[in-house]
Amino acid sequence: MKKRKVSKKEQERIDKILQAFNREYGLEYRCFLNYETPWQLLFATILSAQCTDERVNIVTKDLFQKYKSIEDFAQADQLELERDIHSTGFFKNKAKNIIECAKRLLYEYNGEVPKDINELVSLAGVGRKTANVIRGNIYKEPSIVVDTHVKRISQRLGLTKEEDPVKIEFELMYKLPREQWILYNIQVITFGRSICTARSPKCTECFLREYCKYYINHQK
DNA sequence: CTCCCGATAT
DNA sequence: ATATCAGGAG
Repeated sequence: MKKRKVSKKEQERIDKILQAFNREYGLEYRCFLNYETPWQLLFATILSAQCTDERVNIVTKDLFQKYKSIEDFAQADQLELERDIHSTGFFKNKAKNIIECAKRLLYEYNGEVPKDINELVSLAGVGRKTANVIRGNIYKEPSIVVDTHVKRISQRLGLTKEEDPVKIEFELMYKLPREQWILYNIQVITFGRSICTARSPKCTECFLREYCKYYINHQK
């Protein structure tokens, strides 16, 4: 990312956007994936790659009834686990990763989900997005989760021009106040599912249109 | 860069 | 038919 300082005018625009998000969606933290324990959130998040959280929640409801512990996943038959998570897509990779991940949690982390970003990312099937979901939800560590919604909407709003999710993550950390990081993520996903959708965003009914670069550039 | 991949909306 | 979904790895 560019180290250039954010102009005062741009900083005011960003503040307006954040205020509008807070006004519209409130300050409440919530998780889009259902879970009871940290390791359940970890596996649910691995399953959520390129899959709706609604679908993941349907699958994990039965999955966590059947596999009640990390040990159950570590000892799981891979083909059977593939069938159990089939509808989330990428089921071969995900089943393999979850089993390998479960083993490492047991053998290297004493059955605990690590907090450190580098340790999290070293786990099978865990990238920065999954790692930051864990850090934000389990450890309340300020973190920005760059998923498909955060990427698309940050670009449309004009908060970044980058394509690389890691660059976007660092640019947003630089531009947004630390106490808003987790909230921004929650609000943007809510926003992205209802108004600022990937296909044909509902700009005419959008509460951010006066601050949005995308809206301005798509006005005739 | 490519591959992994089913379910749903458009 | 095609785009999209709380991406990650080789």
